[in-house]
Amino acid sequence: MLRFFNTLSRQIEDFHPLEDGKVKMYLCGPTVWNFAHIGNFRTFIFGDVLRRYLKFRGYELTHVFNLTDIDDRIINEAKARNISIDEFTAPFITAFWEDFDALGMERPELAPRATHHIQEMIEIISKLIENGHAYESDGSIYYRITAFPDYGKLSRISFSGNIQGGSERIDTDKYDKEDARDFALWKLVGETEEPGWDAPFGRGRPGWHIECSAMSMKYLGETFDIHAGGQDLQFPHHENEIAQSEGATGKQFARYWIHSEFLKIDDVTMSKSKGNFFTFRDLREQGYSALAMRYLLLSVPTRKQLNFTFEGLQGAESTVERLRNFRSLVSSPHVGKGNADLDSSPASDSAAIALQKFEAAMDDDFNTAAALAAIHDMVREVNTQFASDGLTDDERAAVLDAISKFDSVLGIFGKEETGSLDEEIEKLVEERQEARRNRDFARSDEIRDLLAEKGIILEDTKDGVRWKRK
RNA sequence: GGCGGCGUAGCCAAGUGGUAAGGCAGAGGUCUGCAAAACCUUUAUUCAUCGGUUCAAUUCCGAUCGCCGCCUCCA
Repeated sequence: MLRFFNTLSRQIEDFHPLEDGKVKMYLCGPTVWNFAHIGNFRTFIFGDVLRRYLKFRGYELTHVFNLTDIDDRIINEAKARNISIDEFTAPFITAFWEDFDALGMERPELAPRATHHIQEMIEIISKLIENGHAYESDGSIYYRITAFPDYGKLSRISFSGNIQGGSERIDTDKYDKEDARDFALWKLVGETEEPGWDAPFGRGRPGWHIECSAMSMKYLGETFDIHAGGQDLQFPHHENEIAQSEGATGKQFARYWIHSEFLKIDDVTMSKSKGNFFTFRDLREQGYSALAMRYLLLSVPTRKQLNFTFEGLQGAESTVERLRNFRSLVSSPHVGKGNADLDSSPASDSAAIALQKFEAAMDDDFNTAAALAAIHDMVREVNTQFASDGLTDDERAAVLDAISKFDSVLGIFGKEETGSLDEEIEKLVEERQEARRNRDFARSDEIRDLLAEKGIILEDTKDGVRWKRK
Protein backbone atom coordinates (compact mmCIF):
# COMPACT_ATOMS: atom_id res chain seq x y z
CA MET A 1 0.00 0.00 0.00
CA LEU A 2 1.44 3.32 -1.06
CA ARG A 3 1.30 5.83 1.76
CA PHE A 4 2.70 9.29 1.95
CA PHE A 5 2.54 12.55 3.80
CA ASN A 6 -0.24 14.82 2.65
CA THR A 7 0.47 18.44 3.50
CA LEU A 8 -3.26 19.11 3.53
CA SER A 9 -3.85 16.81 6.50
CA ARG A 10 -0.30 16.89 7.89
CA GLN A 11 -0.50 13.15 8.08
CA ILE A 12 0.72 10.09 6.31
CA GLU A 13 -2.25 8.78 4.38
CA ASP A 14 -3.00 5.75 2.26
CA PHE A 15 -3.09 6.75 -1.36
CA HIS A 16 -6.35 6.16 -3.18
CA PRO A 17 -6.66 7.89 -6.52
CA LEU A 18 -10.01 9.28 -7.55
CA GLU A 19 -10.29 6.77 -10.32
CA ASP A 20 -8.98 3.24 -9.83
CA GLY A 21 -5.69 2.62 -11.53
CA LYS A 22 -5.29 6.16 -12.78
CA VAL A 23 -3.41 9.05 -11.29
CA LYS A 24 -3.60 12.66 -12.30
CA MET A 25 -0.79 14.78 -10.96
CA TYR A 26 0.52 18.29 -11.30
CA LEU A 27 4.01 19.49 -10.49
CA CYS A 28 4.92 23.15 -10.41
CA GLY A 29 7.72 23.65 -12.89
CA PRO A 30 10.35 26.32 -13.32
CA THR A 31 10.11 29.99 -14.06
CA VAL A 32 12.21 30.24 -17.16
CA TRP A 33 14.04 33.44 -16.42
CA ASN A 34 17.42 31.86 -15.75
CA PHE A 35 19.16 28.49 -15.63
CA ALA A 36 17.59 26.18 -13.10
CA HIS A 37 19.85 25.37 -10.15
CA ILE A 38 20.27 22.07 -8.40
CA GLY A 39 17.87 23.13 -5.68
CA ASN A 40 15.19 23.44 -8.34
CA PHE A 41 16.23 20.09 -9.69
CA ARG A 42 15.84 18.46 -6.32
CA THR A 43 12.11 19.05 -6.59
CA PHE A 44 11.95 18.10 -10.24
CA ILE A 45 13.94 14.91 -9.76
CA PHE A 46 11.67 13.97 -6.91
CA GLY A 47 8.75 14.63 -9.26
CA ASP A 48 10.39 12.37 -11.79
CA VAL A 49 10.80 9.58 -9.25
CA LEU A 50 7.25 10.13 -8.08
CA ARG A 51 5.90 9.69 -11.62
CA ARG A 52 8.11 6.71 -12.29
CA TYR A 53 7.14 5.03 -9.07
CA LEU A 54 3.44 5.52 -9.75
CA LYS A 55 3.99 3.87 -13.10
CA PHE A 56 6.02 1.14 -11.43
CA ARG A 57 3.01 0.54 -9.20
CA GLY A 58 0.94 0.09 -12.32
CA TYR A 59 -0.94 3.36 -12.40
CA GLU A 60 -1.84 4.97 -15.63
CA LEU A 61 -0.50 8.46 -15.27
CA THR A 62 -1.32 11.92 -16.50
CA HIS A 63 1.39 14.23 -15.31
CA VAL A 64 1.28 17.94 -15.97
CA PHE A 65 4.41 20.01 -15.47
CA ASN A 66 4.09 23.68 -16.25
CA LEU A 67 6.58 26.25 -17.40
CA THR A 68 6.07 29.72 -16.03
CA ASP A 69 7.06 31.92 -18.91
CA ILE A 70 5.60 35.16 -17.64
CA ASP A 71 6.17 36.88 -14.35
CA ASP A 72 7.62 40.14 -13.11
CA ARG A 73 11.21 39.00 -13.29
CA ILE A 74 10.80 37.87 -16.88
CA ILE A 75 9.04 41.07 -17.87
CA ASN A 76 11.74 43.20 -16.26
CA GLU A 77 14.61 41.26 -17.79
CA ALA A 78 13.01 41.35 -21.22
CA LYS A 79 12.40 45.08 -20.93
CA ALA A 80 15.98 45.67 -19.86
CA ARG A 81 17.14 43.92 -23.00
CA ASN A 82 14.49 45.51 -25.14
CA ILE A 83 13.22 42.18 -26.45
CA SER A 84 9.91 40.38 -26.19
CA ILE A 85 9.29 38.00 -23.34
CA ASP A 86 9.22 35.11 -25.82
CA GLU A 87 12.61 36.07 -27.12
CA PHE A 88 13.89 36.31 -23.60
CA THR A 89 12.52 32.99 -22.37
CA ALA A 90 13.19 30.87 -25.46
CA PRO A 91 16.86 30.11 -24.73
CA PHE A 92 16.10 29.31 -21.09
CA ILE A 93 13.32 26.95 -22.11
CA THR A 94 15.70 25.17 -24.46
CA ALA A 95 18.35 25.02 -21.76
CA PHE A 96 15.87 23.76 -19.23
CA TRP A 97 14.84 20.78 -21.33
CA GLU A 98 18.46 20.02 -22.13
CA ASP A 99 19.22 19.84 -18.43
CA PHE A 100 16.02 17.93 -17.79
CA ASP A 101 16.95 15.26 -20.33
CA ALA A 102 20.58 15.16 -19.26
CA LEU A 103 19.49 14.45 -15.71
CA GLY A 104 17.61 11.44 -16.97
CA MET A 105 14.14 12.73 -16.24
CA GLU A 106 11.18 11.38 -18.13
CA ARG A 107 9.21 13.95 -20.05
CA PRO A 108 5.79 14.47 -18.49
CA GLU A 109 2.70 13.81 -20.54
CA LEU A 110 1.98 17.53 -20.72
CA ALA A 111 4.23 20.53 -20.24
CA PRO A 112 2.04 23.56 -20.82
CA ARG A 113 3.25 27.14 -20.83
CA ALA A 114 1.49 29.92 -19.00
CA THR A 115 1.39 32.30 -21.94
CA HIS A 116 -0.48 29.71 -23.99
CA HIS A 117 -3.29 29.52 -21.43
CA ILE A 118 -4.29 33.11 -20.89
CA GLN A 119 -7.81 32.38 -22.11
CA GLU A 120 -8.30 29.67 -19.49
CA MET A 121 -7.10 32.06 -16.82
CA ILE A 122 -9.52 34.73 -17.99
CA GLU A 123 -12.36 32.24 -17.73
CA ILE A 124 -11.56 31.35 -14.16
CA ILE A 125 -11.21 35.00 -13.21
CA SER A 126 -14.57 35.75 -14.82
CA LYS A 127 -16.18 33.01 -12.77
CA LEU A 128 -14.61 34.36 -9.62
CA ILE A 129 -15.92 37.82 -10.36
CA GLU A 130 -19.38 36.44 -11.05
CA ASN A 131 -19.62 34.52 -7.84
CA GLY A 132 -18.19 37.23 -5.67
CA HIS A 133 -14.76 35.73 -5.01
CA ALA A 134 -13.02 38.51 -6.89
CA TYR A 135 -13.41 42.22 -7.35
CA GLU A 136 -12.05 45.03 -9.44
CA SER A 137 -10.01 47.84 -8.03
CA ASP A 138 -8.26 50.51 -10.07
CA GLY A 139 -8.70 48.30 -13.14
CA SER A 140 -6.99 45.27 -11.66
CA ILE A 141 -8.76 42.19 -10.34
CA TYR A 142 -8.16 40.87 -6.84
CA TYR A 143 -9.12 37.72 -5.04
CA ARG A 144 -11.45 38.36 -2.09
CA ILE A 145 -10.05 36.21 0.66
CA THR A 146 -12.90 36.90 3.04
CA ALA A 147 -15.17 35.12 0.55
CA PHE A 148 -13.21 31.89 0.97
CA PRO A 149 -13.37 30.76 4.60
CA ASP A 150 -11.05 27.82 3.94
CA TYR A 151 -8.22 30.17 3.12
CA GLY A 152 -5.13 28.97 4.96
CA LYS A 153 -6.11 25.31 5.17
CA LEU A 154 -3.01 24.12 3.35
CA SER A 155 -0.31 26.28 4.87
CA ARG A 156 -2.15 26.70 8.17
CA ILE A 157 -1.09 30.26 8.11
CA SER A 158 -2.65 32.46 10.69
CA PHE A 159 -3.35 36.09 10.11
CA SER A 160 -4.43 36.77 13.64
CA GLY A 161 -0.93 37.49 14.86
CA ASN A 162 1.17 40.39 13.80
CA ILE A 163 2.57 39.57 10.38
CA GLN A 164 6.16 40.63 10.50
CA GLY A 165 7.86 42.03 7.47
CA GLY A 166 5.08 41.08 5.17
CA SER A 167 2.72 43.53 6.70
CA GLU A 168 4.86 46.45 5.67
CA ARG A 169 4.99 45.21 2.13
CA ILE A 170 1.31 44.61 1.91
CA ASP A 171 0.26 47.82 3.60
CA THR A 172 2.41 49.99 1.43
CA ASP A 173 1.12 48.32 -1.70
CA LYS A 174 0.23 50.96 -4.19
CA TYR A 175 -3.00 49.18 -5.11
CA ASP A 176 -6.22 49.66 -3.29
CA LYS A 177 -7.32 46.32 -1.89
CA GLU A 178 -10.19 45.49 0.41
CA ASP A 179 -7.97 43.36 2.58
CA ALA A 180 -4.22 43.32 2.88
CA ARG A 181 -4.20 39.58 2.21
CA ASP A 182 -6.02 39.83 -1.11
CA PHE A 183 -3.85 39.02 -4.08
CA ALA A 184 -3.87 40.02 -7.73
CA LEU A 185 -5.53 37.80 -10.30
CA TRP A 186 -5.19 40.23 -13.16
CA LYS A 187 -2.99 43.27 -13.34
CA LEU A 188 -4.11 46.22 -15.38
CA VAL A 189 -1.73 47.32 -18.14
CA GLY A 190 -1.90 50.18 -20.60
CA GLU A 191 -3.45 49.91 -24.07
CA THR A 192 -0.10 49.52 -25.79
CA GLU A 193 1.91 48.09 -22.96
CA GLU A 194 3.44 44.67 -23.51
CA PRO A 195 2.88 42.05 -22.43
CA GLY A 196 -0.84 42.46 -22.21
CA TRP A 197 -3.97 40.57 -23.18
CA ASP A 198 -7.51 41.74 -23.71
CA ALA A 199 -10.07 40.46 -21.26
CA PRO A 200 -13.71 41.32 -20.54
CA PHE A 201 -12.48 43.08 -17.43
CA GLY A 202 -9.81 45.04 -19.25
CA ARG A 203 -6.44 44.67 -20.88
CA GLY A 204 -3.90 43.23 -18.49
CA ARG A 205 -1.68 40.36 -17.57
CA PRO A 206 -2.25 37.48 -15.19
CA GLY A 207 -1.21 37.42 -11.57
CA TRP A 208 1.31 34.91 -10.42
CA HIS A 209 -0.93 32.15 -9.10
CA ILE A 210 -3.73 31.86 -11.60
CA GLU A 211 -1.68 30.02 -14.23
CA CYS A 212 -1.38 26.85 -12.19
CA SER A 213 -5.09 26.77 -11.43
CA ALA A 214 -5.84 27.20 -15.11
CA MET A 215 -3.42 24.65 -16.48
CA SER A 216 -3.98 21.99 -13.88
CA MET A 217 -7.76 22.06 -14.15
CA LYS A 218 -7.69 22.22 -17.93
CA TYR A 219 -5.72 19.02 -18.27
CA LEU A 220 -6.57 17.14 -15.10
CA GLY A 221 -10.11 18.22 -14.28
CA GLU A 222 -11.48 20.31 -11.45
CA THR A 223 -10.50 17.70 -8.89
CA PHE A 224 -7.34 15.67 -9.34
CA ASP A 225 -5.08 13.47 -7.26
CA ILE A 226 -1.65 14.85 -6.53
CA HIS A 227 -0.20 18.33 -6.56
CA ALA A 228 3.50 18.60 -5.81
CA GLY A 229 6.08 21.33 -5.64
CA GLY A 230 8.76 22.95 -3.57
CA GLN A 231 7.86 23.73 0.01
CA ASP A 232 8.44 27.43 -0.55
CA LEU A 233 5.45 27.40 -2.88
CA GLN A 234 3.17 26.15 -0.14
CA PHE A 235 2.45 29.72 0.81
CA PRO A 236 1.25 31.75 -0.84
CA HIS A 237 1.30 30.05 -4.24
CA HIS A 238 -0.43 26.77 -3.46
CA GLU A 239 -2.73 28.30 -0.91
CA ASN A 240 -3.85 30.76 -3.55
CA GLU A 241 -4.27 28.06 -6.17
CA ILE A 242 -6.68 26.35 -3.84
CA ALA A 243 -8.57 29.56 -3.16
CA GLN A 244 -8.86 30.35 -6.86
CA SER A 245 -9.78 26.87 -8.01
CA GLU A 246 -12.15 25.91 -5.25
CA GLY A 247 -13.59 29.41 -5.24
CA ALA A 248 -14.39 29.03 -8.92
CA THR A 249 -15.65 25.44 -8.96
CA GLY A 250 -16.95 24.87 -5.47
CA LYS A 251 -15.20 21.49 -5.60
CA GLN A 252 -12.10 20.15 -3.99
CA PHE A 253 -8.98 20.99 -6.00
CA ALA A 254 -6.00 18.68 -5.43
CA ARG A 255 -6.55 15.79 -3.01
CA TYR A 256 -2.97 15.10 -2.00
CA TRP A 257 -0.25 17.71 -1.67
CA ILE A 258 3.43 16.85 -1.56
CA HIS A 259 6.09 19.41 -0.76
CA SER A 260 9.79 18.96 -1.30
CA GLU A 261 12.12 20.50 1.24
CA PHE A 262 14.91 22.86 0.42
CA LEU A 263 18.42 22.07 -0.50
CA LYS A 264 21.05 23.84 1.54
CA ILE A 265 24.63 24.61 0.66
CA ASP A 266 26.96 24.29 3.58
CA ASP A 267 23.95 24.71 5.83
CA VAL A 268 22.60 27.80 4.12
CA THR A 269 19.57 27.64 1.89
CA MET A 270 20.43 27.72 -1.76
CA SER A 271 18.45 30.24 -3.72
CA LYS A 272 18.86 32.62 -6.55
CA SER A 273 18.08 35.57 -4.34
CA LYS A 274 20.95 34.62 -2.02
CA GLY A 275 23.28 34.06 -4.95
CA ASN A 276 24.73 30.89 -3.45
CA PHE A 277 23.59 28.46 -6.06
CA PHE A 278 25.00 25.97 -8.48
CA THR A 279 23.36 25.16 -11.72
CA PHE A 280 23.51 21.70 -13.18
CA ARG A 281 25.77 23.18 -15.83
CA ASP A 282 28.22 24.55 -13.26
CA LEU A 283 28.65 21.14 -11.73
CA ARG A 284 28.94 19.30 -14.98
CA GLU A 285 31.68 21.68 -16.06
CA GLN A 286 33.51 20.74 -12.91
CA GLY A 287 33.38 17.14 -14.06
CA TYR A 288 30.53 15.79 -11.96
CA SER A 289 28.13 13.43 -13.65
CA ALA A 290 24.38 13.72 -13.98
CA LEU A 291 24.02 10.31 -12.37
CA ALA A 292 25.92 11.38 -9.29
CA MET A 293 23.74 14.46 -8.98
CA ARG A 294 20.63 12.34 -9.28
CA TYR A 295 21.96 9.95 -6.69
CA LEU A 296 22.88 12.70 -4.29
CA LEU A 297 19.51 14.42 -4.63
CA LEU A 298 17.71 11.13 -4.03
CA SER A 299 19.83 10.07 -1.10
CA VAL A 300 17.74 12.16 1.29
CA PRO A 301 13.97 11.72 1.36
CA THR A 302 12.22 14.68 -0.18
CA ARG A 303 10.56 15.97 2.97
CA LYS A 304 13.86 16.53 4.70
CA GLN A 305 16.31 19.30 3.99
CA LEU A 306 19.35 18.16 2.08
CA ASN A 307 22.71 19.73 2.76
CA PHE A 308 24.74 19.86 -0.41
CA THR A 309 28.50 19.51 -0.10
CA PHE A 310 31.14 18.65 -2.64
CA GLU A 311 32.30 15.87 -0.38
CA GLY A 312 28.83 14.40 -0.68
CA LEU A 313 28.74 14.83 -4.42
CA GLN A 314 32.12 13.16 -4.74
CA GLY A 315 30.83 10.32 -2.60
CA ALA A 316 27.80 9.99 -4.82
CA GLU A 317 30.14 9.77 -7.78
CA SER A 318 31.95 6.82 -6.20
CA THR A 319 28.70 5.13 -5.32
CA VAL A 320 27.25 5.47 -8.78
CA GLU A 321 30.47 4.07 -10.21
CA ARG A 322 30.15 1.08 -7.94
CA LEU A 323 26.61 0.49 -9.14
CA ARG A 324 27.67 0.69 -12.75
CA ASN A 325 30.52 -1.71 -12.14
CA PHE A 326 28.11 -4.07 -10.55
CA ARG A 327 25.72 -4.10 -13.45
CA SER A 328 28.48 -4.44 -15.94
CA LEU A 329 29.85 -7.39 -13.99
CA VAL A 330 26.51 -9.15 -13.84
CA SER A 331 25.86 -8.41 -17.50
CA SER A 332 29.04 -10.05 -18.74
CA PRO A 333 27.99 -13.51 -19.81
CA HIS A 334 31.49 -14.88 -20.10
CA VAL A 335 32.46 -14.07 -16.55
CA GLY A 336 31.77 -16.80 -14.03
CA LYS A 337 29.32 -19.60 -14.64
CA GLY A 338 28.04 -20.10 -11.16
CA ASN A 339 27.13 -23.32 -9.53
CA ALA A 340 23.92 -24.70 -10.95
CA ASP A 341 24.20 -27.73 -8.69
CA LEU A 342 23.40 -25.71 -5.64
CA ASP A 343 19.91 -26.29 -4.29
CA SER A 344 19.50 -22.63 -3.61
CA SER A 345 20.18 -19.58 -5.71
CA PRO A 346 21.23 -17.00 -3.17
CA ALA A 347 21.72 -14.24 -5.71
CA SER A 348 18.15 -14.63 -6.92
CA ASP A 349 17.00 -14.57 -3.31
CA SER A 350 18.97 -11.40 -2.69
CA ALA A 351 17.34 -9.80 -5.69
CA ALA A 352 13.87 -10.81 -4.57
CA ILE A 353 14.42 -9.54 -1.05
CA ALA A 354 15.87 -6.29 -2.32
CA LEU A 355 12.85 -5.74 -4.54
CA GLN A 356 10.54 -6.29 -1.61
CA LYS A 357 12.47 -3.88 0.58
CA PHE A 358 12.71 -1.37 -2.20
CA GLU A 359 8.99 -1.35 -2.71
CA ALA A 360 8.27 -1.22 1.00
CA ALA A 361 10.60 1.75 1.36
CA MET A 362 9.10 3.63 -1.57
CA ASP A 363 5.60 2.85 -0.35
CA ASP A 364 6.56 4.37 2.97
CA ASP A 365 6.40 8.05 2.07
CA PHE A 366 8.92 7.66 -0.74
CA ASN A 367 11.80 6.74 1.51
CA THR A 368 14.48 6.85 -1.16
CA ALA A 369 17.28 6.56 1.40
CA ALA A 370 15.99 3.20 2.59
CA ALA A 371 15.28 2.13 -1.00
CA LEU A 372 18.90 2.79 -1.90
CA ALA A 373 20.06 0.81 1.11
CA ALA A 374 18.06 -2.18 -0.15
CA ILE A 375 19.88 -1.97 -3.45
CA HIS A 376 23.26 -1.74 -1.76
CA ASP A 377 22.51 -4.82 0.29
CA MET A 378 21.79 -6.76 -2.85
CA VAL A 379 24.90 -5.46 -4.57
CA ARG A 380 27.14 -6.54 -1.73
CA GLU A 381 25.56 -9.96 -1.37
CA VAL A 382 25.65 -10.72 -5.06
CA ASN A 383 29.20 -9.45 -5.40
CA THR A 384 30.20 -11.76 -2.58
CA GLN A 385 28.57 -14.71 -4.18
CA PHE A 386 30.04 -13.79 -7.49
CA ALA A 387 33.53 -13.80 -6.01
CA SER A 388 33.07 -17.29 -4.58
CA ASP A 389 30.78 -19.27 -6.87
CA GLY A 390 29.92 -16.99 -9.74
CA LEU A 391 26.38 -16.67 -10.96
CA THR A 392 24.19 -19.01 -12.94
CA ASP A 393 22.39 -17.65 -15.95
CA ASP A 394 19.13 -17.71 -14.02
CA GLU A 395 20.67 -15.74 -11.21
CA ARG A 396 22.15 -13.23 -13.58
CA ALA A 397 18.76 -12.79 -15.18
CA ALA A 398 17.07 -12.33 -11.81
CA VAL A 399 19.59 -9.73 -10.69
CA LEU A 400 19.50 -7.84 -13.97
CA ASP A 401 15.73 -7.84 -13.84
CA ALA A 402 15.83 -6.37 -10.33
CA ILE A 403 18.30 -3.71 -11.44
CA SER A 404 16.11 -2.74 -14.33
CA LYS A 405 13.12 -2.42 -11.99
CA PHE A 406 15.03 -0.29 -9.50
CA ASP A 407 16.30 1.84 -12.27
CA SER A 408 12.94 2.30 -13.91
CA VAL A 409 12.17 4.33 -10.80
CA LEU A 410 15.45 5.86 -9.68
CA GLY A 411 17.47 6.18 -12.87
CA ILE A 412 20.85 6.00 -11.16
CA PHE A 413 22.51 3.19 -13.07
CA GLY A 414 22.60 5.11 -16.30
CA LYS A 415 22.50 3.73 -19.78
CA GLU A 416 23.77 0.23 -20.27
CA GLU A 417 27.16 -0.17 -21.82
CA THR A 418 26.49 -1.50 -25.22
CA GLY A 419 28.33 -1.80 -28.43
CA SER A 420 31.73 -3.23 -28.99
CA LEU A 421 35.20 -1.89 -29.27
CA ASP A 422 36.41 -0.83 -32.64
CA GLU A 423 38.94 -2.97 -34.41
CA GLU A 424 41.97 -0.89 -33.67
CA ILE A 425 41.26 -0.99 -29.96
CA GLU A 426 40.37 -4.64 -30.09
CA LYS A 427 43.80 -5.23 -31.58
CA LEU A 428 45.51 -3.31 -28.83
CA VAL A 429 43.68 -5.31 -26.19
CA GLU A 430 44.78 -8.49 -27.93
CA GLU A 431 48.34 -7.27 -28.18
CA ARG A 432 48.35 -6.45 -24.51
CA GLN A 433 47.11 -9.90 -23.63
CA GLU A 434 49.90 -11.34 -25.71
CA ALA A 435 52.42 -9.11 -23.94
CA ARG A 436 51.10 -10.22 -20.60
CA ARG A 437 51.40 -13.84 -21.55
CA ASN A 438 55.03 -13.13 -22.38
CA ARG A 439 55.36 -11.24 -19.13
CA ASP A 440 56.26 -8.10 -21.02
CA PHE A 441 54.62 -5.90 -18.45
CA ALA A 442 56.22 -2.71 -19.65
CA ARG A 443 54.46 -3.06 -23.00
CA SER A 444 51.28 -4.25 -21.32
CA ASP A 445 51.09 -1.25 -19.03
CA GLU A 446 51.92 1.05 -21.88
CA ILE A 447 48.93 -0.21 -23.82
CA ARG A 448 46.70 0.04 -20.79
CA ASP A 449 47.68 3.68 -20.33
CA LEU A 450 47.15 4.35 -23.98
CA LEU A 451 43.64 2.94 -23.87
CA ALA A 452 42.88 4.82 -20.69
CA GLU A 453 43.63 8.01 -22.57
CA LYS A 454 41.05 6.93 -25.11
CA GLY A 455 38.56 6.43 -22.30
CA ILE A 456 38.73 2.64 -22.19
CA ILE A 457 39.46 1.18 -18.78
CA LEU A 458 40.80 -2.35 -18.69
CA GLU A 459 40.50 -4.69 -15.75
CA ASP A 460 42.22 -8.04 -15.59
CA THR A 461 40.21 -10.76 -13.94
CA LYS A 462 40.61 -14.48 -13.44
CA ASP A 463 38.30 -15.00 -16.37
CA GLY A 464 39.99 -12.63 -18.76
CA VAL A 465 40.11 -8.98 -19.46
CA ARG A 466 37.09 -6.73 -19.02
CA TRP A 467 36.73 -3.26 -20.38
CA LYS A 468 34.50 -0.36 -19.65
CA ARG A 469 34.21 3.15 -20.87
CA LYS A 470 35.26 5.91 -18.59
C1' G B 1 5.96 38.10 17.14
C1' G B 2 3.10 33.67 14.75
C1' C B 3 3.79 28.82 12.47
C1' G B 4 6.83 24.57 10.96
C1' G B 5 11.22 21.39 10.50
C1' C B 6 15.91 19.50 12.03
C1' G B 7 20.18 17.98 15.48
C1' U B 8 22.36 9.81 14.79
C1' A B 9 30.07 7.97 13.68
C1' G B 10 35.20 12.23 9.83
C1' C B 11 30.97 13.29 5.99
C1' C B 12 25.86 11.96 4.04
C1' A B 13 21.99 9.24 6.17
C1' A B 14 17.76 5.10 7.54
C1' G B 15 15.36 3.74 11.69
C1' U B 16 12.42 1.79 15.96
C1' G B 17 9.49 1.87 22.97
C1' G B 18 13.56 -3.57 23.67
C1' U B 19 18.91 -2.07 22.89
C1' A B 20 21.98 1.55 16.21
C1' A B 21 20.42 0.03 8.15
C1' G B 22 23.13 1.72 4.04
C1' G B 23 26.73 4.82 1.31
C1' C B 24 31.28 7.84 1.11
C1' A B 25 35.96 8.72 3.29
C1' G B 26 40.02 6.33 6.57
C1' A B 27 42.95 1.94 8.43
C1' G B 28 44.39 -3.23 7.89
C1' G B 29 43.92 -7.67 4.95
C1' U B 30 42.60 -11.19 0.60
C1' C B 31 43.12 -11.38 -4.70
C1' U B 32 46.60 -9.34 -8.65
C1' G B 33 53.00 -9.12 -12.34
C1' C B 34 51.22 -4.19 -11.09
C1' A B 35 46.77 -1.75 -11.27
C1' A B 36 41.58 -1.83 -11.23
C1' A B 37 37.31 -4.14 -9.57
C1' A B 38 35.47 -7.05 -5.73
C1' C B 39 35.37 -9.19 -0.94
C1' C B 40 36.67 -9.50 4.45
C1' U B 41 37.87 -6.98 9.08
C1' U B 42 37.79 -2.36 11.46
C1' U B 43 35.57 3.02 12.73
C1' A B 44 28.78 5.36 17.49
C1' U B 45 28.54 0.98 24.85
C1' U B 46 25.80 5.35 21.63
C1' C B 47 21.70 8.69 18.77
C1' A B 48 22.66 17.77 20.84
C1' U B 49 22.10 18.61 26.47
C1' C B 50 19.32 18.05 30.99
C1' G B 51 15.15 16.17 33.37
C1' G B 52 10.49 13.04 33.36
C1' U B 53 7.26 8.67 32.07
C1' U B 54 8.45 3.29 31.57
C1' C B 55 10.67 -3.13 33.44
C1' A B 56 13.07 -0.77 29.11
C1' A B 57 13.93 5.63 25.32
C1' U B 58 17.84 7.28 20.29
C1' U B 59 12.57 6.41 19.67
C1' C B 60 7.15 9.26 24.15
C1' C B 61 6.71 14.06 27.29
C1' G B 62 8.96 18.71 29.12
C1' A B 63 12.89 22.19 29.28
C1' U B 64 17.53 24.08 27.34
C1' C B 65 21.10 24.91 23.48
C1' G B 66 22.19 25.00 18.24
C1' C B 67 20.78 25.08 13.02
C1' C B 68 17.13 25.80 8.92
C1' G B 69 12.62 27.45 6.83
C1' C B 70 7.67 29.94 5.98
C1' C B 71 4.87 34.42 7.25
C1' U B 72 7.86 38.84 1.46
C1' C B 73 9.82 36.99 -5.47
C1' C B 74 12.20 31.92 -5.02
C1' A B 75 11.83 24.39 -6.24
